[in-house]
Amino acid sequence: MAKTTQREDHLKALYALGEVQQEQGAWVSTNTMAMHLGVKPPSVTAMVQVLSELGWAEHRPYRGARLTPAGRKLALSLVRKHRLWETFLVERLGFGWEEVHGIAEQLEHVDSVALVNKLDAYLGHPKVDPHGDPIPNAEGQFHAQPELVPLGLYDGDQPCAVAGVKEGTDQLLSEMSARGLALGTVLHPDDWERLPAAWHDQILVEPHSPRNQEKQPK
Amino acid sequence: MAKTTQREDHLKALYALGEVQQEQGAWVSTNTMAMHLGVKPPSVTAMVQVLSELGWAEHRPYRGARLTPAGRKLALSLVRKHRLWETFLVERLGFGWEEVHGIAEQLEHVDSVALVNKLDAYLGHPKVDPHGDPIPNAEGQFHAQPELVPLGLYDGDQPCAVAGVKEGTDQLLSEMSARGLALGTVLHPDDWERLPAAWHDQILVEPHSPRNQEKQPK
DNA sequence: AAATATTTTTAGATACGTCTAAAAATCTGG
DNA sequence: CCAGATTTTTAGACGTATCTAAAAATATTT
Repeated sequence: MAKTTQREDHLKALYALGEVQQEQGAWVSTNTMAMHLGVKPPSVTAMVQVLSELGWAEHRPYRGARLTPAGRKLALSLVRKHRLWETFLVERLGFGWEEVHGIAEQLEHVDSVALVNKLDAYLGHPKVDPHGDPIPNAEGQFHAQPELVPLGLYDGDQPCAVAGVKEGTDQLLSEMSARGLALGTVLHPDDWERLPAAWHDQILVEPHSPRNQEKQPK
Repeated sequence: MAKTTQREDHLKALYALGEVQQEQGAWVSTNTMAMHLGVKPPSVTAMVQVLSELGWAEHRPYRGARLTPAGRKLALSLVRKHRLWETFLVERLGFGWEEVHGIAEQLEHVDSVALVNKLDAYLGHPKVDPHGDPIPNAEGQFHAQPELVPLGLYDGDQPCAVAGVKEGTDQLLSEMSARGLALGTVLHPDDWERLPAAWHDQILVEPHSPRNQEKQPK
């Protein structure tokens, strides 16, 4: 019994829903996972039981599932691969940042330690992907990162820079692109009032530091 | 019913065994395919029947199978992807040419027309991969190519350049690497007498033209 | 050309991953 | 705290891809 694409996808869902959003290693309901993965709940139950046999997750019937340390490590390696490939697709191949998710979804399942490490080096050991999400290193650790805050909660009177988006739907990303918004775009205090209100809690910004390249919204 | 990794692998085997070696579109025995793919004959029979339903192959029971035009087109797109990825792995990521086959085997199943075309452009529309095998273009056509001949059959008294190997086993490729032999290495008339006799019909050479970079064997 | 040997297919089993329908456990509201 | 609503699991089925064992077709040999 070993890695398969589906097992990896379930593992990633478990990570995304359990580790990132709330406190470390919360129990995640199989229903939530099913929704997230676009499958029916019984499929998730079955898969979670497999993950449990593999030592990658714990399953408490009717409670939910959560990653073991081994599972967490594997999930982080998938996140790492996903984000490195996204970086490659955008920075090297010239894809738009809204186009790359589905492709990276496939590439992340390619199994080769040498490949991911060489890719990392080739890209210059990037710390964040084109959506602004941090890229864990080979040991699964995230680089310390400036705090990102939704645009709506940013209260400074200084310019801020687009540093990511909360839920990267292709829809939103395309619309942002069309407005000239990309990672690193600098927003001045009166800029963000002209943006759709719905974006205010989707766009993540950080205080503008001089090293960010200045890209102006149209 | 659609593309799966296994269907694609069987399609590639059918192409490799039927189109390249001998005349176009010969019937290929299911046993031969089984050997080539490392599976048992009944599995191939079953898969060939699926490929037939998909319109990618014809199956004549107890005779063998061969590609349809649609199947051939798909097989060529796989060859194209495989060889482009190998080129990327060697030229950009710095892999040795003996290390890349297994990785490209995985990458070639990633499904995105935009990806393969951008990769092709990024690599400068290469005509051959790092093993010297020609890369078909997006329409499945091979670039006209100088004739490659096994070293043992090369009778010129002029230097020749390594342009490929016949059957790229990792074993052979590593040994060649260790001797300093790579694609483009120029061999002078007395060089090749010092090479193992077993290599004489494995290494493919072309007359040395000035544009080949000079790499000397140790 | 008949008997034997080889190749190939069919038949039936197994593993993986999904589904629907039904049962079981948990949660919620009076 | 019990009854109905909700969530989650179990049961049983299906599709894909593989296997082994046996049957069928083709090849070879005498």
